[in-house]
Amino acid sequence: MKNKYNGIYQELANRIKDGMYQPLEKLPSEHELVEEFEVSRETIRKALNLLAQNGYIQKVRGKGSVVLEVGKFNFPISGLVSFKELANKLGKESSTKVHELSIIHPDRYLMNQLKANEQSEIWKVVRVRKIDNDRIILDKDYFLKKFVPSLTKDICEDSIYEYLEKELNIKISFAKKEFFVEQATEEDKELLDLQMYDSVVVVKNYVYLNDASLFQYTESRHRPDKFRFVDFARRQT
Amino acid sequence: MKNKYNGIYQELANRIKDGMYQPLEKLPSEHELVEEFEVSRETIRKALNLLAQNGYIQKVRGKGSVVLEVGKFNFPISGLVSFKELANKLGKESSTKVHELSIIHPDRYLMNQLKANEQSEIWKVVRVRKIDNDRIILDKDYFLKKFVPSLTKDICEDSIYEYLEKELNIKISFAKKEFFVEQATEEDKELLDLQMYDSVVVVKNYVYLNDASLFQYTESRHRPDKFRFVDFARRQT
DNA sequence: TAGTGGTCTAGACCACTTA
DNA sequence: AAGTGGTCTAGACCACTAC
Repeated sequence: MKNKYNGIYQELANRIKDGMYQPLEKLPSEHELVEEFEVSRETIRKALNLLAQNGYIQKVRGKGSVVLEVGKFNFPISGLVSFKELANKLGKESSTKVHELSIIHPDRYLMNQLKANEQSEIWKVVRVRKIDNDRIILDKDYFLKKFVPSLTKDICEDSIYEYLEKELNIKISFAKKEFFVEQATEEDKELLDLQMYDSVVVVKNYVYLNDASLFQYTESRHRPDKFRFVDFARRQT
Repeated sequence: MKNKYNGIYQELANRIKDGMYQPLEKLPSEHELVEEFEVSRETIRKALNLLAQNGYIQKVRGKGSVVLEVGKFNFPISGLVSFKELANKLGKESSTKVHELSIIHPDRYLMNQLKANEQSEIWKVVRVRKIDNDRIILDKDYFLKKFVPSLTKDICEDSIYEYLEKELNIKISFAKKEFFVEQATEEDKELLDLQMYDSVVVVKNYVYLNDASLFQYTESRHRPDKFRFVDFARRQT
């Protein structure tokens, strides 16, 4: 752990997960934590703020930091979790089939979404995700080629994110997601096991790099009964 | 504005919204902001962190803080925005009809959701939200009565949140939301103008107070074509 | 009154980017 | 080398909660 406050955050989070600090009880006071970890109070406070942001504790002025129930706030699909991470977390049988992997030039819609121009080269990756033997999710990914020179079917079947982060050392920094429900298209019906459903949940995802440049646009189409999103929101002060 | 850093955050956010700082350009450096606002650097940094959290800027080490164009998108349904705030923001014709307002004792499902027992008294509020003359949203709210002694039809038709915050001075602090798609029930079909749709988007909302006690459980049922959720997620360091 | 968290300061050193 | 943001410190004062 590079940073002190990050290390302290991890340590305290583990203690909560391990039950050393029980839900509805209080954490040691900031002053006590200062003594235990031998750092300044602002450093402890950074760690506590991380815990609060991630739903581990609630700070109450004049009282202390109350531990929240953990399981409840450990969201299955919040933030920027990849399909692989998610499937692992849920312990589900899952697989990925690459349906298309090609380099295209953008049409007007894509130019707009990716802020590219007609000459831009773009990776198009279409993947079908199986969970428990049903084809549940249709993922269409578009990357700007200038960021990702090469891409193979094997990589796409594994985890593109792992490849980008570990091999290419591309740093993903933030994303904007948008959800809505849409009528299923012919393509959806063909590539997914939609059963009696005639609509899909569409998640549009815009992924940005560390320097704030738009890097990827993804459209993810889910069978409605298998879609679920959890959000933890803190009211602005 | 009570806090310095909050005031500075508001001021900088306004400058971005007003276009004084343009997207993809950089904010003044932290040092320059220290001089302008005559505060310490940590205070400036708190303001900048708020801007980053809310999608206004992206901080880049060694370079500066880049203004994002995403910031302008003031997400329609992110965080804890009430129906009234939302309708106002979108400038839509909207109204609320109270369908039921009563005090009940919880069944097993509600006892579980609200962590209440059989003796608890609970406000049940059922409201139908019209947008552009269609009944689009069915809201079922459950409050623990011990927190909200009195509640009238008028209040429910206006904004319950405004009443709670301004009149009762109840401080809402954080919430967990959960979304999924469900088959429409008979009640949905009766109370909403579902047209040809036979499913609804369900949003379950658990609202907590400052002291981390669960205060309200809400189930919000939307006609699928009128539902949309936007999320801004920052990757953990 | 004592203890808690919330804000704020004036420095310091570091890692990274740009020139 | 100069400028940027990232981390960290050792204090200070305040507002709120509990007793």
